[in-house]
Amino acid sequence: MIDTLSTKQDDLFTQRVIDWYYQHGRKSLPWQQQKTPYRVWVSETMLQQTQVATVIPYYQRFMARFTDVEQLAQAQQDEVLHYWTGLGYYARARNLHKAAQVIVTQHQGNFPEQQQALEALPGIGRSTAGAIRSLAMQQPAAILDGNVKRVLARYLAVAGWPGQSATLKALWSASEQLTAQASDVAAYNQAMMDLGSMICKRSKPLCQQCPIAADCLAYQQQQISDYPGKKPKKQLPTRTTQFLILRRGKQILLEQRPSTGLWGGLWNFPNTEDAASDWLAANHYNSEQILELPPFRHTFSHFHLQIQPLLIDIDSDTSNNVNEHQQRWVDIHDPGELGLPQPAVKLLQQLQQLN
DNA sequence: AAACCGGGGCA
DNA sequence: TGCCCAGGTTT
Repeated sequence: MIDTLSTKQDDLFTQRVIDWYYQHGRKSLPWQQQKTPYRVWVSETMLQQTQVATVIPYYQRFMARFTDVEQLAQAQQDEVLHYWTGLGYYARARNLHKAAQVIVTQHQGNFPEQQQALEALPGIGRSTAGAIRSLAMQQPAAILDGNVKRVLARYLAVAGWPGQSATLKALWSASEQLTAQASDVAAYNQAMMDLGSMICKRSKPLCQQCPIAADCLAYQQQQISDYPGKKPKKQLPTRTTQFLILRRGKQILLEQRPSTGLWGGLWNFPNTEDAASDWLAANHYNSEQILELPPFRHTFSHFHLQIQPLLIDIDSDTSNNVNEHQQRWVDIHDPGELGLPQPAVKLLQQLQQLN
């Protein structure tokens, strides 16, 4: 009896959400055209960390260059990172590239269709696998991205921060149960994401326009801002470093970072926390002067990085020990198809102004 | 300045 | 399984 009742309510919920989607949702985004697993996968991966408006130009450039999974698999990692520069979370670009190679070599270039097989690919977890299955394979799979978490946490007044396992479990359970009642899962999942980003926004939600406000527990309790629960905050430490801008005429020196960790695989200015003169001596460079450019701060999720850029002109006939695999002299105006961290992009732009 | 985010990796 | 990690945008 209880089950029947709740199923009926769920059915009403999903239908209202779907009806709202057909009237107000977004249907003309680039990745909503020709919904292949590859196109959905790339878009979902980009959307994991970035808003729709920012993703669109990146997505279009990426898809124009890497039309299908074979082309992505064949590309150099540097070029993939280059197309990702500015989007952040570069491990995702590396995973995307790796997964493309696995799909080509182990799945004959076809996406696996099972949840488990999809989740076995690097960078694809439960929600992304659900998105690929539901949006591109017409399978009844649940998703739980940030938008869906927010809608469900409010609608059902699910207390707690979604980073906590109990909260996450409750939200997944709700998502699974509701998705099972949807008449059209692709429309329903897309609708939930749109509802979260267009109506049930993090701040100033538009409850007057919400198709499910009447049954929304947080709304009924006038406690919308309590859901979802907030992450416990802690204050960030500050670290300092110096970026050494070695300039040789119209060229500057970049070095590739280790493939894992912070800015993994990206090309950055050499940096050191110690005296610049020590670094120069150790690397057999000599310079007449070191010019301090204005320092600035770059913030990560877990610390602030205080950056002191030092402009160091190097004699063009100075011998050097550049290792082509880890260090490269590049043109200030055309660094080539490399992935660069945001602060390096910013400094490079400043240098272009100077020249 | 603070909140946010889907998945990987490791103890 | 429970934490920590990652980077740029929005508020």
